[in-house]
Amino acid sequence: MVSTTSSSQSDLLLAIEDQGHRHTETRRLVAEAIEASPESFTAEEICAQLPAVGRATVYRTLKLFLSADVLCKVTLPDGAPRYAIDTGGRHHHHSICTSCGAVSEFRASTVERVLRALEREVEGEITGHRMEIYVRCGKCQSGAAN
Amino acid sequence: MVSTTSSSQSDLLLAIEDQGHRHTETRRLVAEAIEASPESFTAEEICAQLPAVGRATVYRTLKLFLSADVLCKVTLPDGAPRYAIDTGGRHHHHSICTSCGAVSEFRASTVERVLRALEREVEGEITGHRMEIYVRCGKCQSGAAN
DNA sequence: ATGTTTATCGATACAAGGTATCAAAACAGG
DNA sequence: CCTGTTTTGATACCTTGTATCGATAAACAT
Repeated sequence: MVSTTSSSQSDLLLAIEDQGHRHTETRRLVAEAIEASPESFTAEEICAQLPAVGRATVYRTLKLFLSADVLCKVTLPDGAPRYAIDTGGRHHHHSICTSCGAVSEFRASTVERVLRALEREVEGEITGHRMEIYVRCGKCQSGAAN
Repeated sequence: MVSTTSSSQSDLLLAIEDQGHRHTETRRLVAEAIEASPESFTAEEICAQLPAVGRATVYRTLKLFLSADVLCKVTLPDGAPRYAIDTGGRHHHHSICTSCGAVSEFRASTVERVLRALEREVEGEITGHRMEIYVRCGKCQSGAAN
C-alpha cells in the first residue's frame, strides 16, 4: 500500500508542491475541476467552469501540471489540443478516442524498438519524436452513437 | 523516364489543377515561392516573400497543396508548424532536423508493423496516428554551428 | 498576531496561426 | 467580348496560448 492517508489532497496539487510551488486556493480549484472532468478536456472548458479564476492562471496552472508530469497534452487529428490526467510513469505515449476523447497510456517499449530500427533508415541522429494513436475505444464501439 | 517535358510547370500547381482547381497567377507565385524555399518554411515566410498576395490566400493555397498531397505540414517539438514539399507517394512519415529544418520522408512500413503490434496493447480499434521524428541531420552534424 | 518577502493572481494586451465574410477581380468557355 | 463561376484581398475574427504589471495572498520568521 502506497497511500493510506485519506487527506484528500489532490495528486495534481501534491505533484506541483513537490516541485516547490505554493499550495494556493486557485490551484486547488483548478486541480478539482480537472479531476472532475471526464476523459479529456480543453483549457477553455476549465476556464468556463471556473469563472472566478483568470484565464491566464488556468493556463499557467495547466503548464505547471504538465511540467510535473501529472498532466498530458494531446493533439486531436484536426490539431485541437486537449489535456488529460497522466497517471503513468516515465516515457509513454497516448491513445485518444476520437469519439469520446478518452485518453489512455501505453508503454513505449514497442515504439522505442521501432525508433531504433528507424535509426538506420533515417539520415541523421534521432533526437526526439512525437506520437499519437487515434482510436475508437471499446465503450464507443459497443455503445450506440457517440 | 516519367517526365521529359521542360514545360517548367510547377508540380505543385499541376497537382491542384488535377484536382479541378484553376490555374491562377497568384497560385503560381505561391508555388514558386515554395519551390524556392530551402528545407522547410512557415506560412508567414511565404506571406513575407509575397507582399502582393493576401495572407488568407497564402493559407488557402497551402491548404490546397496539402490536400493534393504535394505539401506536408510538420510540427516542431515546440509545436510550431512548418511546411515542406512532399515528394513521396502514399503513406509515409517525416523526420525533421531541429537544427536546419530539413524535412525528409521515410517509408512507414516499420511504423505500420508497430501499429499492428500496438493493436493488441491499446484498448479499442486504431483509427489513425500521428508521428514525427526529430533528428539532427548529417549536414548539421558535420557542419560547424547551425 | 504581525510583518516581510516572494510567489501568485487577474486583467489586459498581445502573439501566432488560421478561418469566415464579402465585394471586387480574374478565369474559362463559348 | 460576355457571362457564370472561382478566386482574391482586406478585414475581422477565432483559438490557444504568453507577457506585463499592479494588486493579492502564501509562507515564514519573528
